Amino acid sequence: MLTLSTLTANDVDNVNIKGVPISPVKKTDAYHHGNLRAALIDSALAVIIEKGAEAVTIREVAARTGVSHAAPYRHFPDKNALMAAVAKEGFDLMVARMRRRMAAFPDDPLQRLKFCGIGYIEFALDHPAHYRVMFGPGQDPLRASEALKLSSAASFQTLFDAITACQAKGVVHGGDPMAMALSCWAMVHGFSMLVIDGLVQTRAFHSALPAMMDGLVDSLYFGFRPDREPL
Amino acid sequence: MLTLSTLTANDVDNVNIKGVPISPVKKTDAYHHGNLRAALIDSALAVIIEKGAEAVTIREVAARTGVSHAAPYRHFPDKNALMAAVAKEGFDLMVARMRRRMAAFPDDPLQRLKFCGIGYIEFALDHPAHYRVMFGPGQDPLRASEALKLSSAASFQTLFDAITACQAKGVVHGGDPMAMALSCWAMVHGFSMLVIDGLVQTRAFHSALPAMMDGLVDSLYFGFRPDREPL
DNA sequence: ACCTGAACACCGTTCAAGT
DNA sequence: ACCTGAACACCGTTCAAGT
Repeated sequence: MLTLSTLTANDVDNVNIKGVPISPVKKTDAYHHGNLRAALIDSALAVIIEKGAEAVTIREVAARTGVSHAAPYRHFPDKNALMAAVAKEGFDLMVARMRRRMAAFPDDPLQRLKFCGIGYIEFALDHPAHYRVMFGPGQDPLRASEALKLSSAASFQTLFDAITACQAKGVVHGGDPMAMALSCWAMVHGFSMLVIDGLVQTRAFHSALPAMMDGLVDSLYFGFRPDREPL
Repeated sequence: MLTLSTLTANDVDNVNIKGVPISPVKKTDAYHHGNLRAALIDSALAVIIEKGAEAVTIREVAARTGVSHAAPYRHFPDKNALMAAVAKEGFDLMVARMRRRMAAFPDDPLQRLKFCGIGYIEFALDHPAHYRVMFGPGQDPLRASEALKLSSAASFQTLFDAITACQAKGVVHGGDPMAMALSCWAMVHGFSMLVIDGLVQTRAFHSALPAMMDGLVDSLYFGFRPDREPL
């Protein structure tokens, strides 16, 4: 599985100004050459998928990566910093997913808003390990790293811009866009958490999911008032 | 602080068929007479409030309650069972809060639905310790105790009944009530989690909360479509 | 019946020591 | 520079032993 963590920071450290690698990585001894950080993030994700986010231990992550349990402390000040790195990667992947879904409707702001939400939920359900770390306990947004703050702010900005674009075209009402963004976020976040935590179950669950997501997003557009009409 | 846990199971064990206490509890030695279970739940809540749900340890809960770290295992098979007892108490308190808010509008089903949601959010924000345990990691709804399943089902039923009552009076549209209940639940759950986790912040936060809750619930009634009109 | 104290197999984190 | 191994202060859980 290729994730963002395979492509970030440490690879850049091995490239000089002219783009020529300084010390080519031997695959048999790769962790001594700078990609241990990325490997630790991938191992953490593997543990989360197998046993849940709260079961992650530095010692097991280190063992899976083939280093001693003290080695991760060369790359992360503590366990929380490792989890924050997972969360940052998650926000970047989520924004990419939302933008990809929105790109299918370059000229229809209402569809772009809808698929901003669809993309959000799809990411959460496709990457529950990332999502749990992004919004689970142990993430204190007040003292998060700047990198994490930037990535999470970008995801909110994507939603906010989709709403104001709709207002500019008059396809949604002219209320406070911040309040509307909060309603959208609460809806997709709540739904994602309920599904991930197993509180929403139906028979033929996976085949029913697209219709559930559609109904959810539409209910926010049409509302519950009785004069509802189809598009 | 008086909580439900002070009133349940073990007190009943000390009362015989005719309602006469068999062994009056000495206050100086109370834990040897049946209320250790309730005391442990209250201690767990205190730890959650002080240090967060993931910081709860059996050893600290036991120490706060004045017993050895092995004593809790007389009343709970493991740590998870203690947390499940906290969650069950939470669902009971939440249903009580929702019903109390709804009772102010005995003849207005739309207001009852609205204040079902308001009561839900109020409970979550007033009892974040309970709420985190109810919906946090480590609660596997598939293998929860029957008591916990009953209490959580009762809270969902309260919402579902509020919706069908509105449909019977024609004050909301006639869509699938289960899908509508899911939209409501996702909205209030997502909002509660975002506020509890500190992802929603404004200056003058507490004074702004009632308006935010109102806007959130109203947005689900009116929807985002541009022909919105005030009530 | 209910609780204690020691024990076991784990944690996160630190740090002197190796290469 | 980067990693190791031992050490420390913690966990959850078990169990023989006490009252």
